[in-house]
Order: sequence, then structure tokens, then C-alpha cells
Amino acid sequence: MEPDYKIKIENVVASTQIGENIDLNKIAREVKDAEYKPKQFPGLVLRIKEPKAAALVFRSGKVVCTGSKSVEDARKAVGQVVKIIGSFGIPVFENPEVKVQNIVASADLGVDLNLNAIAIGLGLENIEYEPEQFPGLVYRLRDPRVVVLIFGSGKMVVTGGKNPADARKAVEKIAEELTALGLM
Amino acid sequence: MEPDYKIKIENVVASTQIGENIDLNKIAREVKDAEYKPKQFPGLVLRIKEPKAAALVFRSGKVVCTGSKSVEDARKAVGQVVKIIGSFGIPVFENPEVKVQNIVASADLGVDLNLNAIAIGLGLENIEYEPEQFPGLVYRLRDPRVVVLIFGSGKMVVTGGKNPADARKAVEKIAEELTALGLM
DNA sequence: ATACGGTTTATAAACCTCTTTAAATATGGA
DNA sequence: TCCATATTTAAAGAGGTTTATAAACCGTAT
Repeated sequence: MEPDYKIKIENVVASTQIGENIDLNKIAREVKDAEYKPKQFPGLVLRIKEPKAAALVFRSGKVVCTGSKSVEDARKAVGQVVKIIGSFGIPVFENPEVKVQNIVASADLGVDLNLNAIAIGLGLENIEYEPEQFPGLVYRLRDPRVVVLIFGSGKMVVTGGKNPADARKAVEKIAEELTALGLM
Repeated sequence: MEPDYKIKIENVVASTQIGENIDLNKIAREVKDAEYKPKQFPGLVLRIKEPKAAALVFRSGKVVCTGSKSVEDARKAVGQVVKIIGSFGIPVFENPEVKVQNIVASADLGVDLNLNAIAIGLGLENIEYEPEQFPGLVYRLRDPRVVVLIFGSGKMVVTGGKNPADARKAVEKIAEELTALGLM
């Protein structure tokens, strides 16, 4: 019987290219949910309500989409971006290839943890634990290549993955390691 | 049947005079739990472990004792201060009169509250509610003369009282007022 | 000369900001 | 080449916000 670590995807970052020379000034003027301050940042921020997301749209036509709760939602949000921008007569690709770049997930081992003991038990090469600076212990895994924030409450944040399975593998791996060390 | 508002005294501030010309430098040198930085503040801070408290000791012999959880503990803490300082051959009064200057208590009405409605219902003369600045509604009572911080959770902080009954009276008074206004 | 604000100590309440991590994107500055 | 700008998100801890109160000292203002 597999334990339930309550793994939940919290944020998906995806990138794509929807066109080749986007007039950001025109979008900023026409779209209420758009923010464009080129002096501060070269991308236009376009917020999508459903599914909830935020897209950074660049003049090159490249787009970064953040804030989605699933890979599927990220694709849908990109679809919305294409629809909105295309509605102003700006040439856009109808079905751009969407590449997932980062997935952030939360998880819960369900038990309180002694982070000092863990820092020592897991070895110091891949661990950073500076409680004065940040209450979470930072653990960098090689396979899958992700970074996990481990908290005293047993909760964790897995980040850096390219697909949902990375988070699951990381959580299971850590649970095994901590069990083997008698730390959970 | 009287409702239980979980009234709890959280802090007692008391003042007294234990002597007439205290050598604060001597105390600072001899006592580990003492802090004395005259450039920053003219009082020496003496921390008491049991009952937990902090005393500000002044050259005049006057003392302010804070942090106690009851009036009795405040008196005991003063007794400890007298004992510690007297042990260095510094002349002190054995049984100084202790005056309670402030009591802070917490309470819980046990129901969620609509602070906007309360601010209007209780009248604006004695009310301050600026949620951007601080989440609690500030209500100044005339009798007893205390100040009550009221939170949306139903929890409250009563401060400014000189005896424990002030907190109880204030909580009961507010509960009556809110009940009469149909706000709880 | 008086008054006020600040310094310090303790304390509850609930809310804010910040801290850290990953990733794509494009621009400026050192 | 690296850092900063911007976007998003979870986790938990720190510091700050407000209120009352005594004490004694400083600076500023009237």
C-alpha cells in the first residue's frame, strides 16, 4: 500500500513561440488585462482568468506562461493568449508547441522532521540548511534533477522538474532515504 | 449560565521602589542576567526566570516589572529582584509596595465578527478601524477605562486595566453590546 | 519652563512584507 | 559573464504593524 504524500502541482512554467514580431504597444492599448512597462522589463504581462495564469509576451513572439496548476491548464492558458492576441489582427501561430520548463509541487510526509539530524544524515554536499536565513532545508537531487525544500512540519516543495513524475519520484526517494536513516 | 470567553491575563506591568540610590554599574558587572546600556536607555534590564519577568531597574531605586502572567507573579518577581540586588550589599527595602500599572488580557467571543458592521454599530467616537494599517478594531471604553482590540476571529485583547476585573467587565460589556446590536 | 516624541521592557491578537527555490523570456549595466 | 528588472507558486519563520503602562533620559519645540 503506497503512502499518500499529498503531492500537488502548484505552479507550471511553460514557454512557447506564438509569432514573430508582436506589436506590444498595440496590445497594451487594447487589452485591459495587459501591463507593459518596457523601461522596467521588456515583456508585456497578460493575465488570464480561466485557467488562472500570467503570460509574459515578448516582441520576438516568445511567450512565458506561469501560474497554472497543471500542464493541461498551461496549454489552455497559452491557447487563450493566442486567441486574445490574434483577435487584434496580429499574425499568430494557431497551434504553437508548448514546452514545460518548470513544475513546482507541494507534498506532505505527514510527520514532523528534525532538520538538523537530516542535514547531517543526508550528507552536506547536496544540502543547505541555514535556519536563520530560511526555515526550509534545501536538498538538491541529481536524479530526478530537482530541488526540494524540506520543512520541519514534514511538508515539502519540489521545484525544477520538467514533468509531474519528477516531483513524485523525488518525494518517494526522500521518504525512502529518511526511513532508511531512521529519521521518519 | 455565564458564557466562557476564555479570558486570560497575558502580561502584568507593575512598578515599585526598592531603594534610593542604586549602583547600576555594580549590578551590571555582577549579574549575568543583567543588561545595562545607559547611552541607549537609563534603566538596567534584569531578567527573572521564575516567575518569568523582566525588570527595569533605575538608579533612583524605582523598578518597573513586566512580563508576568498574573498579579501574584508580578509580586513574586519583584521579590526576586529585591533578593538579587540585596545580595550585593546594596541597601534595599524588604517589602516594597508593588503597584499594578497595566494588565493585558486576551479573550475569545467564540464567533466570527464583521468588523465593518461593528465599527458602524458601536459609533465612531470610540472606534478606530483601519484594516490596511492593523487588522484589529480599536475600541476605547470609558468604564472600565481600557482599550480593547477586536479581531474578525472573535478574539480580543484588553489592555490598560489596573486589575483583572477590568478585563472581565470590558469583555462582558462588549458581548452585551454586540448581542443587542444583533452582531453576534 | 513645559510639553512632546523618542529610547526600553513585556504581551496577546491577525495581517503584511520579506526570506528561499526553480524556470523561461529580453534588456541594461558592470 | 553575471546581476538586476518581471512573472508564478508552495513551504515556515522573522520582522514589522497596533494598544496600554511605568520608569529616566535625550532632543526638539513652544
